[in-house]
Parts: sequence; C-alpha cells; structure tokens
Amino acid sequence: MAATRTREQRLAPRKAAKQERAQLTVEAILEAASQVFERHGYAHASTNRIAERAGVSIGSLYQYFPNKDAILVALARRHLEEGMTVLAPQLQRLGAGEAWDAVLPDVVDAMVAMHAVAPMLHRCLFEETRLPKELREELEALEDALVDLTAKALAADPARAPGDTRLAASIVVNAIEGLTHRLVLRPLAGVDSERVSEEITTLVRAYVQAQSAPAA
Amino acid sequence: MAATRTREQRLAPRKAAKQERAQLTVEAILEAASQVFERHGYAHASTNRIAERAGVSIGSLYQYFPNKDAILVALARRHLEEGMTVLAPQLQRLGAGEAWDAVLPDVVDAMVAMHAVAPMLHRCLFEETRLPKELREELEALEDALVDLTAKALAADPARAPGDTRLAASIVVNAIEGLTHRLVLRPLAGVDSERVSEEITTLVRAYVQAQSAPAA
Amino acid sequence: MAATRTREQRLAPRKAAKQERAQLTVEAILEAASQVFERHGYAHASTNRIAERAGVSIGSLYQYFPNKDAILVALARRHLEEGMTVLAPQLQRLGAGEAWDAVLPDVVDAMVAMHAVAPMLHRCLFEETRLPKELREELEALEDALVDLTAKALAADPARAPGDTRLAASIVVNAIEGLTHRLVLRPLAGVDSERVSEEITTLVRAYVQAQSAPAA
Amino acid sequence: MAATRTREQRLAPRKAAKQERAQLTVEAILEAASQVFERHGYAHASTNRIAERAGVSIGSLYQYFPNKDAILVALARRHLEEGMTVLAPQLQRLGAGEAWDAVLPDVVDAMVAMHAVAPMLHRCLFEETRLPKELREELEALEDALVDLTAKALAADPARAPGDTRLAASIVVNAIEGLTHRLVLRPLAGVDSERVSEEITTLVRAYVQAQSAPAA
DNA sequence: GATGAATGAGTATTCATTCAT
DNA sequence: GATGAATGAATACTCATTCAT
Repeated sequence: MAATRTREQRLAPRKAAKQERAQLTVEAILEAASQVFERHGYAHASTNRIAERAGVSIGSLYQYFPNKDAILVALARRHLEEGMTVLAPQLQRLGAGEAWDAVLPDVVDAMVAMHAVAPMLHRCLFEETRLPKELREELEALEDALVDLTAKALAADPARAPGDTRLAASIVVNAIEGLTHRLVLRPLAGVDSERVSEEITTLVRAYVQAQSAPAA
Repeated sequence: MAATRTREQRLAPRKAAKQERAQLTVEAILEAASQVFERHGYAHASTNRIAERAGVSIGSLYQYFPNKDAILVALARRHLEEGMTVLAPQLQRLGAGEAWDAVLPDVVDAMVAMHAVAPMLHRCLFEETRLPKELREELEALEDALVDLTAKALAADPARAPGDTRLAASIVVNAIEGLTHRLVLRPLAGVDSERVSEEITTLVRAYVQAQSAPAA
Repeated sequence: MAATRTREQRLAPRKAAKQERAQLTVEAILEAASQVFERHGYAHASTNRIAERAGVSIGSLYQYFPNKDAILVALARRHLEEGMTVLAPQLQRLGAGEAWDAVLPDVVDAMVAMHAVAPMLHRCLFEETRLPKELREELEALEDALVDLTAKALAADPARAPGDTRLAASIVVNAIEGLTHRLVLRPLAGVDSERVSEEITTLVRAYVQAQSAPAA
Repeated sequence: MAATRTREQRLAPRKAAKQERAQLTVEAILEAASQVFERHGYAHASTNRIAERAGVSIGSLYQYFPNKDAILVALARRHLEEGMTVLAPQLQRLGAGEAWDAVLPDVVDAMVAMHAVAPMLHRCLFEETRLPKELREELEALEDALVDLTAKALAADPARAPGDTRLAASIVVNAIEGLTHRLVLRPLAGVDSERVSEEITTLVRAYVQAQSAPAA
C-alpha cells in the first residue's frame, strides 16, 4: 500500500534537486511549462507537452514534480518571487517611513511591470478557477502583507482623517492590482503602459487624498 | 459529410424549444450548468455532470445545445441581459443628461449587485482563458458602450479640465468593474457590500474630480 | 414484455400504408432517404435527418419503418424493381429465344442506365459491408436468375462448344455488373457512357465467342 | 489551441515505434484492426474494440494512431505493399517487353491472390464510401500506373488494330479488378480459384484479340 | 395517426500518471 | 537516474429508438 502523502507533500517538488544537472532539468521544465501555460492555458497544457518542450522525458518530469498542479505551484512561486524582487525595494521604502505619496508611482510601475512579463501565464496562475488551496492561501497571505504595509503607510500620514484605514488600504491594493491586471490583459488602444501607470497613480492618490480631506 | 457549421451556428442553441416541456428542460439545463460552473469551474464542468444535475439525459442536453461552449454562451447572454436590466435605468439617466455625480453611486450599486448573483459563474464567464470569440466580442462591445456613455457624461461636466476624456472614462469603467469583481469574489472580512459600494464610489468620484482640478 | 419480432417482421414495412396520405408519407421518406444515403453514405445517414428532409416527424418515420435497415431494404427493393423494369424486356427477349448476340448490347445499356441513376446510392445499397441478410439473399436470388437466363441463352447457341455453361454465364453476368459498377462510379476521363457500353459489349461478346471456338 | 494538423498529418501514424515492444504493439493493433474490419466492416469497427482485441489499452492505440482513419490508411498501405510485392515481378516482365499474352495469366493469378488474403478487409479498404481522400488518390495513382503499363504492352503488339489503346487498357484493368473483387467476395459455388483465374484470363485475352482483328 | 421531446448506450479521443527496462 | 511505452478513467458528442401528449 503506497503511503498516503499529505497535501503539503503532494504539492512540494519531489526532491531538492541539489545536483547541477537536476537543477537544470527542473529549470527547463518550469520554463517549458511557463511557455505552454502561456500559449494554451492551464487546462489545455498537458504534462506530456511540457516534458516534450522541455526536452525531457515524461518520466523525468514526474521525478521532480508529483503532479501537474505542483508545476503550477512552483511556477507561481517563482513568478511571485520575481515580482517581490521588483516590489520589495518600494515596500521597504514604505516600511522605512518614506512618504506614501513619493513611493506610490514606483509601486504602480512595479506592478505593471510584473504583470506585463507573461500576462496569459499570470492569468493562468491567478485566475484559474481551481487553484490549489495551498497556493491560494499563499497569495492571500501576500496580499494581506501588502495591505498591512499600505495601512501602516497611510496611518503615518498626519493629514489623514481617522477612519477605517485598513479598508482604505484594501481598496488601494485591490484597485492597483485589479486595474493593472485588466489593463495589461486588454490594453486600451493607443495608450502606452507609462500612461496607464500614471492614471492608476492619479486614481489612487486622489482616493487617498479624498480621505485626508473628505469634506474639501 | 456533415455540413460544416459556421462559428455562429456552432454556438447558437440548436433548436428553439416550442413545447412547454422542452422549455422546462432548457431551463433546467441552464440552471444546472450555472451551478456546476459555479462549483467546479468551466474546465471541470462536464456536460454529463450538467445533464445529470439537471435531471435530464445527456441526449436531451445535446438536443438543445450543440456543445459545451454553447451552454456557456447562453448562460452568459442571460447573465448579461439580467445585468443590463439592472444597469440600463442608470445608464439612461446618464444618457438623459443627469449629473454624473448623482448617478454614479447607483451605477456602482448596480454593478455590485450584478456580480453578487453568482460570483464564480461570473468568473467563469468573464475570466475563462478560452472564451468563445463571439462572446468575447459581445462583451467588449458592451464595455465599449459603457465607456462611451461615461465619456459623454464626463465631457458634459463644465468643471472638467480638458484632457483625454476617453482614457479617463476607460479607467473609470475598468476601476468599477475590476474592483467590484475582485471584492465580490474575495470579500473583505467584516465589510458589507454597501460599504464596498461607497468606497468604490468615493474612489471613482475622487479620480474624476482630480481631473477637474488637477492642480488643486 | 414486447413480443419478439421475427427477422422477417423486423425488416418488413410496418403496415401496408393503404391510405393515400400514408402512401405519400412513405414515398416522401424513401425519397428523402435516397437523397441522404446518396449524399452521406448509409452510416452517416441518420434517421432524424431523413425524417427532417422528408418533412415528417421522426415518430411518423418509425410508424412505417421499424428501423433504419428497413428503410434501406425498402429502398433497395424499389431500386431493384426499377432496374428490373428496364431489364425485364431484354430478358424476356432472351427467354423468348432471341439470339444472345442481338440482345446483349441492350442488356448492357440497361445495366449502365440502371447504375447511372444514383451511383452513390447504388453503392450504399450494394456495397454496404453489413447488408441485412434478407436483402443480401434477395440480391443473390436475382443474380442467380440472371445467370440462369444467361446460361439458357448461351446453351441455345448451336455454335457453342460444350463446357461449363453455367460458369460462363456467371462470368458474363459478373463482368457486366462489375465493369458497369466500377465505370459508373469512377468514369474514365473523356469517355462517354455509350462508348463504355460498347466496350463492355465487345468484351462479353469476345468472351462468349472465345468459348464457341476456343481453338480458333 | 492545439496546432491544427494538416490532412496528411491527421492520417500519418503518430510516432515511429522505436523500441521493440512498441513495434509489437503497433503490429498487434494493425492485426486486430484487420480482423475487426474484416468481421464488422469499417463503420462498425470501434477503436475500443480494436484495442481490446489487440490486447492493448485504448490509450496505446491513440499513441500510435491519431484516429480511426489513420489505422485504415496504415492497413491499406500495408495491404497495397503486399499486393505490389506480388504484382511487381509480373509488371516488370511487361515493362521489360515480354509478350502481353504470356504475362497475363500470372497477372490475373497475382490479382486473385492479392484479393484472397482478406476479402472483407479489402472491401472495406476499397469500397468504403468515405475513404480518406489521400488514400483514394494513392489508389488511383496505382491504378493509373497499371493502366499505363497495360497500354504500353498492348501498343507493343504488332497485330493490334489501331484504336483507343488507353481505353482498352482501362477496360482490361477494370475487368480484371472488378471480376476478381466480385468473385473473391462471392465465390461461385463449386468453382475453385484457379478455374476463376483461367476464365478471367480467357475473357481478357478474348477482348484484346477482338481488337486485334475486330472483323475476324 | 402524428408529433417531437426524451432517452442512453455507444464512439472517438485525451491526458495525468505509472512502471518495466 | 532517465526513458518512453503503457494505462484507463474521463469527456464530448451522436443517433437509433421510444413514448407521452
């Protein structure tokens, strides 16, 4: 009787792949998966096709990933990490007390850049109706962190009117993400991404200021 | 050789249900599909499962819908119609020249209501990576119409600074839709939908005003 | 428990259809079936399609034909009868003792005409790999009759060398049918059907004469 | 969207079986298909049944053949090759200028042998109403080649009256094929295949001679 | 008699996953 | 470790046939 694997085991990469060659194989699989997901969508991306494109036998693929979802999760994690690499410096500026207003444009730029890399892949990763719960939780944790940081930054603004800062922060984060996501997937005709960043920035800044001086 | 059906034919309902019994069957299928899409996502919703849940044989399902996509399309169209029923009065107010500012809150409310009916289904309909092109075009046409109306309303505002009104309108429409969509799918803990509507309204209003007096 | 129908019952038209309207319905079904078989081949001809094309409900179709094969059988019988109408006079001439040599060209002409009416239908009727046994037997009986008549005619020829007259007759009948069938289905480029008839006649006549004077 | 395969791709075997085991699987599938087609006819031969009879999973079948037609094509090609192996030596004799009269009996024998291997299968292959066009073209090319060779051989006969040699050759080829086909499928009672070969030979020889001296 | 809605067994085909070599 | 042949449950869809109205 095969020992039942826990859910965590089921989605974790199968082995550390410490050796160099193995590392390369994993890399090739993820890269191939990224392309195939991007091109065909998660549902139509077959593991055989991924293996083939990675130049690896299907057997090898399953040596490193216990199932298809695990590939998605690994890919998402990688995508997330890359995103965080871009986002982190801006968030640190926030954390370090720099003025919200000064950091905002760069945060939006980073967000847009993050989505622009592989929009369909991104869509796959984050809109797929049946995301593995583990990944979903991870995403939500990340978003919570963003909201927390934003809330803290907003609270630091002396001009800000008292009120539900956390709600405001949620709105801000969701507005940035939601708009970026939509506008990257279906770009407005004749509008370049810089202009889009500017508008999103304007929108968010206006919202926050409206709360600083709601009666103005 | 079976006569090749055009794309339009391929997605059109197969035959009109004349008798009352047939009408009921179609109704049952759509209702079941709605539930199954809601529960499992489009990709994991099998036609057999839909038929079973509808209490109808698989043959009956295919008597009225030539394929799975056609069910999605019918459902989407129906969802759209319901949505338009809610939205139309507000849009008419806009069209009739009523002040943008007065109509906005009701538009947002209508939008939230529209999404709240069957959020996962809505997600299926509008995020599914591989939506039938025909339907996608219909959706885009609808959105274009919204943007047009909004642009006209914005342009009517005498306080408004000159600028790219159409871009602003796009941002407004996308912000409303994007935020509504996200916040309905993943509601903020402890925040009711009225409050959400208010915040979205605030956000959009602030954005528009920021453009009326960008330097203020 | 439904009384089991014998095979004969299973392929016989369901009722005599004596009334005029019923007669017309049956006619319409057969005509429609003929067209659909011709166009799509037996396997791809669905009873629903036949009923639709006949302008008759599927229920009515089954009122007159117990199953799909029965339609094929009825059609074949009709086709056969038409064929026999054309062939019979020639065969009577043979039966009446007219010289084989004089009748042959007209027999061949009749055969070609018979095949030319609806070649694909004919193919359906007589090449379908799984013809109802009853029909197959009928066809074989007909062919036997042809062979018998031919054999008698050949035997009447005083110049004819003794030998296996029945074998010769079989060869003659099969040659005429086989060639006609092939050449109607895939006509030779630039050769009209009269010419084809002539060649077949030449061939058969040569064969028969070769037996009259095998050593010549 | 899966890359659309061209027609040729759609009928080509899916991948070459490299390992010996795979080779055996393909062999088993073809053998089983041959039997199932033989027994049930193409339309009633299901891929599942073929796989089952081959003692192979349905998945394996589709690993090597993209669809049912492809199996038929592979089988036909194989049958054709076998046939050509038998026929080729005789045709070479013709090509080398050997007398038509001397070669004819062996050609007919080869033809009969070729049909006798699996008559119903042969029928499936060459009478099926909906043969893939690609294969049909291959067959027609082969037949054209036969006609060409025959025409050349006939033309080489000094005794031959001038006339439409190509038409005569077509008649000859069609007579041989047509008769063989019919007589193999429905053998004459009490007549062995050697006798059949002889009669066909007689018939063709008589036809050709009739043209050498039409008035004799 | 006629209608057409309903049935459901049957068919082709895919794809995540296993396992012998 | 790697390979790729093999698996088979699952899925979309068809069509001959029945039966309530």
